[in-house]
Amino acid sequence: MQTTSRKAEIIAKASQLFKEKGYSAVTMRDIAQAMGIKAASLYNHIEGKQEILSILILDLAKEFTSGMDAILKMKNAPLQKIEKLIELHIDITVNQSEALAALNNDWMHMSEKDVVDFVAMREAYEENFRTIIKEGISQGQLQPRHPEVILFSILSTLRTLYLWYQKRGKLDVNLLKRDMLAVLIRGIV
Amino acid sequence: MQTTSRKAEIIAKASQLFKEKGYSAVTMRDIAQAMGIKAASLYNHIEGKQEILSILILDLAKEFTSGMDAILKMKNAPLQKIEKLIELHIDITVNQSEALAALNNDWMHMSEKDVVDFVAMREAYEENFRTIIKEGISQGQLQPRHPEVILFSILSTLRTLYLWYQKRGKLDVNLLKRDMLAVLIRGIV
DNA sequence: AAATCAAACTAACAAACGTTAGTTTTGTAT
DNA sequence: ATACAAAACTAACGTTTGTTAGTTTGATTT
Repeated sequence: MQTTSRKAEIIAKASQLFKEKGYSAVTMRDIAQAMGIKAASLYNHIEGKQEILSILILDLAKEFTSGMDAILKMKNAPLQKIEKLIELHIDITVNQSEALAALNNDWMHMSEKDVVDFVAMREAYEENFRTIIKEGISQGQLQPRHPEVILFSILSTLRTLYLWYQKRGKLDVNLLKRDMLAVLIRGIV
Repeated sequence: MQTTSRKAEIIAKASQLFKEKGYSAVTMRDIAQAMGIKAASLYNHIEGKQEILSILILDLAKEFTSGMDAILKMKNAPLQKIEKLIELHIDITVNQSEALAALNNDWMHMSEKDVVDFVAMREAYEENFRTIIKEGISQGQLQPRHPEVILFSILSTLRTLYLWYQKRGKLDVNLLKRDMLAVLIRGIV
Protein backbone atom coordinates (compact mmCIF):
# COMPACT_ATOMS: atom_id res chain seq x y z
CA MET A 1 0.00 0.00 0.00
CA GLN A 2 1.48 3.32 -1.07
CA THR A 3 0.79 6.24 1.22
CA THR A 4 1.96 8.93 -1.21
CA SER A 5 1.67 8.69 -4.98
CA ARG A 6 4.68 9.48 -7.15
CA LYS A 7 2.81 12.49 -8.49
CA ALA A 8 2.36 13.87 -5.00
CA GLU A 9 6.06 13.34 -4.32
CA ILE A 10 6.98 15.34 -7.41
CA ILE A 11 4.65 18.16 -6.45
CA ALA A 12 6.03 18.24 -2.93
CA LYS A 13 9.63 18.34 -4.10
CA ALA A 14 8.85 20.97 -6.75
CA SER A 15 7.21 23.21 -4.17
CA GLN A 16 10.40 23.21 -2.12
CA LEU A 17 12.38 24.37 -5.13
CA PHE A 18 9.74 26.95 -6.05
CA LYS A 19 10.02 28.38 -2.58
CA GLU A 20 13.78 28.79 -2.89
CA LYS A 21 14.06 30.32 -6.36
CA GLY A 22 10.59 30.99 -7.64
CA TYR A 23 8.63 29.04 -10.25
CA SER A 24 10.26 30.57 -13.34
CA ALA A 25 13.81 29.95 -12.19
CA VAL A 26 13.20 26.25 -11.47
CA THR A 27 13.63 23.95 -14.47
CA MET A 28 12.14 20.55 -15.06
CA ARG A 29 15.70 19.24 -14.92
CA ASP A 30 16.07 20.79 -11.45
CA ILE A 31 12.95 19.01 -10.27
CA ALA A 32 14.03 15.75 -11.84
CA GLN A 33 17.48 15.92 -10.28
CA ALA A 34 15.95 16.55 -6.86
CA MET A 35 13.85 13.42 -7.41
CA GLY A 36 16.86 11.41 -8.55
CA ILE A 37 15.44 10.77 -12.03
CA LYS A 38 15.65 12.30 -15.52
CA ALA A 39 13.49 15.20 -16.64
CA ALA A 40 11.61 13.20 -19.26
CA SER A 41 10.54 10.70 -16.60
CA LEU A 42 8.50 13.36 -14.86
CA TYR A 43 6.04 13.27 -17.72
CA ASN A 44 4.96 9.76 -16.79
CA HIS A 45 3.24 11.35 -13.80
CA ILE A 46 2.38 14.94 -14.63
CA GLU A 47 1.12 16.78 -17.69
CA GLY A 48 3.68 19.57 -17.51
CA LYS A 49 5.35 22.19 -15.40
CA GLN A 50 2.30 24.41 -15.24
CA GLU A 51 0.14 21.61 -13.89
CA ILE A 52 2.41 21.27 -10.87
CA LEU A 53 2.01 24.95 -10.12
CA SER A 54 -1.76 24.93 -10.53
CA ILE A 55 -2.32 21.91 -8.30
CA LEU A 56 -0.08 23.45 -5.67
CA ILE A 57 -1.83 26.80 -5.65
CA LEU A 58 -5.45 25.85 -6.24
CA ASP A 59 -5.47 23.08 -3.63
CA LEU A 60 -4.14 25.52 -1.08
CA ALA A 61 -6.56 28.25 -2.11
CA LYS A 62 -9.42 25.82 -1.61
CA GLU A 63 -8.17 25.11 1.89
CA PHE A 64 -8.35 28.79 2.75
CA THR A 65 -11.78 29.10 1.17
CA SER A 66 -13.27 26.17 3.05
CA GLY A 67 -11.66 27.40 6.25
CA MET A 68 -13.30 30.76 5.73
CA ASP A 69 -16.65 29.13 5.00
CA ALA A 70 -16.51 27.20 8.26
CA ILE A 71 -15.76 30.35 10.21
CA LEU A 72 -18.56 32.29 8.51
CA LYS A 73 -21.04 29.69 9.70
CA MET A 74 -20.06 30.22 13.32
CA LYS A 75 -22.25 32.32 15.59
CA ASN A 76 -19.30 34.11 17.13
CA ALA A 77 -18.77 37.85 17.32
CA PRO A 78 -16.59 39.49 14.61
CA LEU A 79 -13.49 39.71 16.82
CA GLN A 80 -13.66 36.00 17.63
CA LYS A 81 -14.02 35.22 13.93
CA ILE A 82 -10.87 37.22 13.25
CA GLU A 83 -9.08 35.22 15.92
CA LYS A 84 -10.20 32.03 14.21
CA LEU A 85 -8.93 33.33 10.87
CA ILE A 86 -5.53 34.10 12.35
CA GLU A 87 -5.38 30.57 13.75
CA LEU A 88 -6.43 29.17 10.38
CA HIS A 89 -3.53 30.91 8.65
CA ILE A 90 -1.04 29.78 11.27
CA ASP A 91 -2.21 26.17 11.05
CA ILE A 92 -1.95 26.13 7.26
CA THR A 93 1.45 27.83 7.33
CA VAL A 94 2.89 25.27 9.73
CA ASN A 95 1.80 22.40 7.47
CA GLN A 96 2.22 23.90 4.00
CA SER A 97 4.91 26.53 4.15
CA GLU A 98 6.35 25.61 0.73
CA ALA A 99 3.13 25.86 -1.25
CA LEU A 100 2.41 29.24 0.31
CA ALA A 101 5.41 30.74 -1.46
CA ALA A 102 4.02 29.73 -4.84
CA LEU A 103 0.56 30.98 -3.94
CA ASN A 104 1.94 34.35 -2.94
CA ASN A 105 4.49 34.91 -5.68
CA ASP A 106 3.82 32.71 -8.69
CA TRP A 107 0.06 32.57 -9.19
CA MET A 108 0.38 34.73 -12.32
CA HIS A 109 2.30 31.97 -14.08
CA MET A 110 -0.65 29.57 -14.07
CA SER A 111 -2.78 29.17 -17.19
CA GLU A 112 -5.14 32.05 -17.87
CA LYS A 113 -8.14 30.02 -16.83
CA ASP A 114 -6.58 29.01 -13.52
CA VAL A 115 -5.48 32.60 -12.83
CA VAL A 116 -9.07 33.76 -13.26
CA ASP A 117 -10.33 31.10 -10.87
CA PHE A 118 -7.62 31.86 -8.34
CA VAL A 119 -8.11 35.61 -8.36
CA ALA A 120 -11.84 35.12 -7.93
CA MET A 121 -11.26 32.91 -4.91
CA ARG A 122 -8.81 35.35 -3.41
CA GLU A 123 -11.11 38.32 -3.89
CA ALA A 124 -14.00 36.43 -2.35
CA TYR A 125 -11.82 35.52 0.61
CA GLU A 126 -10.72 39.11 1.11
CA GLU A 127 -14.26 40.41 0.75
CA ASN A 128 -15.47 38.02 3.46
CA PHE A 129 -12.62 39.12 5.71
CA ARG A 130 -13.43 42.77 5.03
CA THR A 131 -17.08 42.25 5.90
CA ILE A 132 -16.18 40.71 9.25
CA ILE A 133 -13.94 43.71 10.01
CA LYS A 134 -16.68 46.18 9.08
CA GLU A 135 -19.13 44.36 11.34
CA GLY A 136 -16.60 44.53 14.13
CA ILE A 137 -16.30 48.27 13.70
CA SER A 138 -20.02 48.99 13.42
CA GLN A 139 -20.67 46.87 16.51
CA GLY A 140 -18.07 48.88 18.39
CA GLN A 141 -15.89 45.83 18.97
CA LEU A 142 -13.06 47.22 16.80
CA GLN A 143 -11.49 50.66 16.55
CA PRO A 144 -12.89 52.80 13.70
CA ARG A 145 -9.81 52.59 11.47
CA HIS A 146 -9.89 52.33 7.72
CA PRO A 147 -11.04 48.69 7.18
CA GLU A 148 -8.62 48.27 4.30
CA VAL A 149 -5.68 49.13 6.55
CA ILE A 150 -6.79 46.65 9.18
CA LEU A 151 -7.42 43.95 6.59
CA PHE A 152 -4.03 44.19 4.95
CA SER A 153 -2.07 44.68 8.13
CA ILE A 154 -3.35 41.35 9.33
CA LEU A 155 -3.26 39.59 5.98
CA SER A 156 0.26 40.76 5.13
CA THR A 157 1.62 39.39 8.34
CA LEU A 158 -0.18 36.08 7.96
CA ARG A 159 0.72 35.67 4.30
CA THR A 160 4.44 36.07 4.87
CA LEU A 161 4.54 34.08 8.06
CA TYR A 162 5.91 31.18 6.00
CA LEU A 163 9.11 33.18 5.43
CA TRP A 164 10.26 33.31 9.03
CA TYR A 165 8.33 30.62 10.88
CA GLN A 166 10.96 28.01 10.09
CA LYS A 167 14.26 29.58 10.99
CA ARG A 168 13.18 31.20 14.23
CA GLY A 169 13.89 28.18 16.36
CA LYS A 170 10.66 26.40 15.52
CA LEU A 171 8.50 28.33 17.96
CA ASP A 172 5.83 26.22 19.55
CA VAL A 173 2.64 26.63 17.54
CA ASN A 174 0.44 27.46 20.51
CA LEU A 175 2.95 29.99 21.77
CA LEU A 176 3.11 31.51 18.32
CA LYS A 177 -0.67 31.75 18.12
CA ARG A 178 -0.89 33.41 21.51
CA ASP A 179 1.69 36.08 20.75
CA MET A 180 0.49 36.74 17.22
CA LEU A 181 -3.10 37.13 18.37
CA ALA A 182 -1.94 39.56 21.02
CA VAL A 183 0.21 41.64 18.68
CA LEU A 184 -2.21 41.72 15.76
CA ILE A 185 -5.29 42.45 17.84
CA ARG A 186 -4.18 44.37 20.91
CA GLY A 187 -1.09 46.01 19.40
CA ILE A 188 2.26 46.40 21.03
CA VAL A 189 1.82 49.26 23.53
CA MET B 1 20.27 68.89 -20.25
CA GLN B 2 18.98 65.38 -19.68
CA THR B 3 17.27 64.77 -16.35
CA THR B 4 17.28 60.97 -16.60
CA SER B 5 19.97 58.91 -18.32
CA ARG B 6 19.00 56.20 -20.73
CA LYS B 7 20.38 53.67 -18.27
CA ALA B 8 18.09 54.93 -15.55
CA GLU B 9 15.14 54.72 -17.93
CA ILE B 10 15.91 51.09 -18.68
CA ILE B 11 16.20 50.24 -15.01
CA ALA B 12 12.94 51.99 -14.24
CA LYS B 13 11.09 50.20 -17.02
CA ALA B 14 12.62 46.85 -16.09
CA SER B 15 11.54 47.24 -12.48
CA GLN B 16 7.93 47.63 -13.60
CA LEU B 17 8.12 44.37 -15.51
CA PHE B 18 9.91 42.62 -12.64
CA LYS B 19 7.08 43.64 -10.35
CA GLU B 20 4.48 42.10 -12.65
CA LYS B 21 6.10 38.75 -13.45
CA GLY B 22 9.24 38.45 -11.38
CA TYR B 23 12.84 38.77 -12.54
CA SER B 24 13.25 35.30 -14.03
CA ALA B 25 10.13 35.49 -16.16
CA VAL B 26 11.10 38.83 -17.74
CA THR B 27 13.35 38.54 -20.80
CA MET B 28 15.73 41.10 -22.22
CA ARG B 29 13.44 41.17 -25.25
CA ASP B 30 10.52 42.08 -22.97
CA ILE B 31 12.47 44.99 -21.53
CA ALA B 32 13.59 46.13 -24.96
CA GLN B 33 10.08 46.02 -26.34
CA ALA B 34 8.81 48.09 -23.44
CA MET B 35 11.52 50.63 -24.27
CA GLY B 36 10.64 50.57 -27.97
CA ILE B 37 14.06 49.26 -29.01
CA LYS B 38 15.72 45.92 -29.79
CA ALA B 39 17.22 43.68 -27.13
CA ALA B 40 20.78 44.06 -28.35
CA SER B 41 20.53 47.84 -28.00
CA LEU B 42 20.15 47.51 -24.27
CA TYR B 43 23.79 46.50 -24.05
CA ASN B 44 24.91 49.97 -25.11
CA HIS B 45 23.77 51.09 -21.65
CA ILE B 46 23.95 48.18 -19.26
CA GLU B 47 26.31 45.29 -18.69
CA GLY B 48 23.64 42.64 -18.51
CA LYS B 49 20.36 41.54 -17.01
CA GLN B 50 21.83 40.84 -13.61
CA GLU B 51 23.28 44.34 -13.35
CA ILE B 52 19.79 45.83 -13.65
CA LEU B 53 18.62 43.70 -10.77
CA SER B 54 21.58 44.50 -8.55
CA ILE B 55 21.36 48.26 -9.05
CA LEU B 56 17.64 48.12 -8.34
CA ILE B 57 17.98 46.15 -5.15
CA LEU B 58 21.21 47.47 -3.66
CA ASP B 59 20.30 51.13 -4.18
CA LEU B 60 17.03 50.54 -2.38
CA ALA B 61 18.68 48.55 0.39
CA LYS B 62 21.08 51.44 0.97
CA GLU B 63 18.12 53.78 1.31
CA PHE B 64 16.70 51.63 4.08
CA THR B 65 20.07 51.39 5.76
CA SER B 66 20.74 55.13 5.76
CA GLY B 67 17.18 55.75 6.94
CA MET B 68 17.80 53.39 9.83
CA ASP B 69 21.12 55.06 10.64
CA ALA B 70 19.45 58.46 10.84
CA ILE B 71 16.79 57.13 13.20
CA LEU B 72 19.35 55.43 15.42
CA LYS B 73 21.08 58.76 15.92
CA MET B 74 17.91 60.35 17.30
CA LYS B 75 17.45 60.80 21.03
CA ASN B 76 13.85 59.62 20.92
CA ALA B 77 12.32 56.84 22.97
CA PRO B 78 12.04 53.37 21.36
CA LEU B 79 8.35 53.72 20.51
CA GLN B 80 8.98 57.00 18.70
CA LYS B 81 11.83 55.39 16.77
CA ILE B 82 9.45 52.64 15.68
CA GLU B 83 7.01 55.26 14.49
CA LYS B 84 9.78 56.87 12.46
CA LEU B 85 10.65 53.49 10.95
CA ILE B 86 7.05 52.91 9.90
CA GLU B 87 7.01 56.32 8.26
CA LEU B 88 10.32 55.55 6.54
CA HIS B 89 8.87 52.41 4.98
CA ILE B 90 5.72 54.18 3.87
CA ASP B 91 7.68 57.03 2.27
CA ILE B 92 9.94 54.64 0.38
CA THR B 93 7.00 52.50 -0.72
CA VAL B 94 5.13 55.47 -2.14
CA ASN B 95 8.13 56.49 -4.24
CA GLN B 96 9.66 53.13 -5.14
CA SER B 97 6.93 50.53 -5.17
CA GLU B 98 8.34 48.74 -8.23
CA ALA B 99 11.85 48.20 -6.91
CA LEU B 100 10.44 46.87 -3.64
CA ALA B 101 9.03 43.86 -5.45
CA ALA B 102 12.47 42.88 -6.71
CA LEU B 103 14.03 43.47 -3.31
CA ASN B 104 11.46 41.22 -1.66
CA ASN B 105 11.27 38.41 -4.18
CA ASP B 106 14.28 38.36 -6.48
CA TRP B 107 17.33 39.18 -4.38
CA MET B 108 18.54 35.57 -4.65
CA HIS B 109 19.05 35.99 -8.40
CA MET B 110 21.81 38.57 -7.98
CA SER B 111 25.45 37.55 -8.26
CA GLU B 112 26.78 35.63 -5.29
CA LYS B 113 28.82 38.61 -4.14
CA ASP B 114 25.84 40.97 -4.28
CA VAL B 115 23.64 38.45 -2.46
CA VAL B 116 26.17 38.31 0.37
CA ASP B 117 26.25 42.10 0.63
CA PHE B 118 22.48 42.35 0.51
CA VAL B 119 21.81 39.70 3.12
CA ALA B 120 24.35 41.36 5.42
CA MET B 121 22.57 44.70 5.06
CA ARG B 122 19.19 43.14 5.66
CA GLU B 123 20.34 41.29 8.74
CA ALA B 124 21.94 44.42 10.15
CA TYR B 125 18.72 46.31 9.52
CA GLU B 126 16.63 43.68 11.26
CA GLU B 127 19.05 43.47 14.16
CA ASN B 128 18.81 47.24 14.70
CA PHE B 129 15.04 47.05 14.57
CA ARG B 130 15.06 44.15 17.03
CA THR B 131 17.26 46.08 19.45
CA ILE B 132 14.86 49.03 19.44
CA ILE B 133 11.97 46.69 20.19
CA LYS B 134 13.84 45.04 23.05
CA GLU B 135 14.66 48.44 24.53
CA GLY B 136 11.00 49.38 24.28
CA ILE B 137 10.04 46.26 26.20
CA SER B 138 12.68 46.57 28.91
CA GLN B 139 11.75 50.22 29.43
CA GLY B 140 8.12 49.21 29.83
CA GLN B 141 7.01 51.20 26.80
CA LEU B 142 6.01 48.06 24.88
CA GLN B 143 4.10 44.94 25.88
CA PRO B 144 6.34 42.00 26.82
CA ARG B 145 5.63 39.91 23.72
CA HIS B 146 8.17 37.80 21.88
CA PRO B 147 10.36 40.46 20.13
CA GLU B 148 10.56 38.33 17.01
CA VAL B 149 6.79 38.29 16.68
CA ILE B 150 6.57 42.05 17.04
CA LEU B 151 9.42 42.61 14.60
CA PHE B 152 7.97 40.47 11.85
CA SER B 153 4.39 41.54 12.32
CA ILE B 154 5.45 45.10 11.63
CA LEU B 155 8.03 44.30 8.97
CA SER B 156 5.74 41.94 7.06
CA THR B 157 3.07 44.55 6.78
CA LEU B 158 5.50 47.25 5.72
CA ARG B 159 7.33 45.03 3.24
CA THR B 160 4.19 44.09 1.35
CA LEU B 161 2.62 47.50 1.49
CA TYR B 162 3.74 48.00 -2.11
CA LEU B 163 1.28 45.30 -3.19
CA TRP B 164 -1.89 47.10 -2.23
CA TYR B 165 -0.99 50.76 -1.78
CA GLN B 166 -1.62 51.48 -5.45
CA LYS B 167 -4.99 49.99 -6.22
CA ARG B 168 -6.76 51.05 -3.08
CA GLY B 169 -7.83 54.41 -4.43
CA LYS B 170 -4.48 56.09 -3.83
CA LEU B 171 -5.02 56.76 -0.15
CA ASP B 172 -3.54 60.06 0.96
CA VAL B 173 -0.09 59.38 2.38
CA ASN B 174 -0.64 61.20 5.65
CA LEU B 175 -3.94 59.45 6.18
CA LEU B 176 -2.26 56.14 5.46
CA LYS B 177 0.52 56.86 7.94
CA ARG B 178 -1.95 57.82 10.66
CA ASP B 179 -4.05 54.67 10.28
CA MET B 180 -1.10 52.34 9.89
CA LEU B 181 0.62 53.73 12.95
CA ALA B 182 -2.57 53.26 14.90
CA VAL B 183 -3.18 49.70 13.74
CA LEU B 184 0.40 48.48 14.05
CA ILE B 185 1.07 50.09 17.42
CA ARG B 186 -2.22 50.28 19.26
CA GLY B 187 -3.92 47.29 17.63
CA ILE B 188 -7.48 47.09 16.44
CA VAL B 189 -9.56 46.63 19.60
C1' DA C 1 6.64 -18.94 -18.59
C1' DA C 2 4.03 -15.21 -20.48
C1' DA C 3 1.77 -11.09 -20.11
C1' DT C 4 1.07 -6.74 -17.97
C1' DC C 5 2.06 -2.28 -16.27
C1' DA C 6 4.22 1.44 -13.92
C1' DA C 7 8.18 4.02 -14.17
C1' DA C 8 12.43 4.68 -15.47
C1' DC C 9 15.57 5.54 -19.55
C1' DT C 10 18.04 7.70 -24.17
C1' DA C 11 17.72 10.82 -27.79
C1' DA C 12 16.17 14.58 -29.83
C1' DC C 13 13.31 18.68 -31.14
C1' DA C 14 11.86 23.47 -31.77
C1' DA C 15 11.64 27.55 -29.38
C1' DA C 16 13.39 30.94 -26.40
C1' DC C 17 17.19 32.59 -23.75
C1' DG C 18 21.20 36.14 -22.70
C1' DT C 19 24.68 37.96 -25.12
C1' DT C 20 28.31 39.39 -28.77
C1' DA C 21 30.02 41.44 -33.05
C1' DG C 22 29.86 44.45 -36.51
C1' DT C 23 27.17 48.09 -38.92
C1' DT C 24 24.09 51.98 -39.65
C1' DT C 25 21.58 55.87 -38.11
C1' DT C 26 21.08 60.23 -35.67
C1' DG C 27 22.05 64.41 -33.46
C1' DT C 28 25.74 67.74 -32.04
C1' DA C 29 30.05 70.17 -32.16
C1' DT C 30 33.82 71.69 -34.97
C1' DA D 1 30.64 70.10 -44.78
C1' DT D 2 33.24 67.00 -41.57
C1' DA D 3 34.07 64.59 -37.60
C1' DC D 4 32.58 62.41 -33.59
C1' DA D 5 30.02 60.01 -30.25
C1' DA D 6 25.75 58.09 -28.63
C1' DA D 7 22.44 54.86 -29.54
C1' DA D 8 20.06 52.40 -32.47
C1' DC D 9 20.16 48.41 -35.82
C1' DT D 10 20.77 43.28 -38.12
C1' DA D 11 22.51 38.87 -37.66
C1' DA D 12 24.01 35.33 -35.31
C1' DC D 13 26.14 32.48 -31.48
C1' DG D 14 25.97 28.77 -28.10
C1' DT D 15 22.91 27.33 -24.21
C1' DT D 16 19.05 26.19 -21.93
C1' DT D 17 14.24 25.53 -21.94
C1' DG D 18 9.84 22.47 -21.80
C1' DT D 19 8.42 18.70 -24.05
C1' DT D 20 7.76 14.40 -27.18
C1' DA D 21 8.74 9.77 -29.00
C1' DG D 22 10.19 5.45 -28.54
C1' DT D 23 12.62 1.97 -25.66
C1' DT D 24 14.16 -0.62 -21.57
C1' DT D 25 13.82 -2.14 -16.86
C1' DG D 26 11.78 -4.51 -13.06
C1' DA D 27 8.22 -6.08 -10.33
C1' DT D 28 3.58 -8.26 -10.10
C1' DT D 29 -0.16 -11.05 -12.00
C1' DT D 30 -1.99 -14.57 -14.82
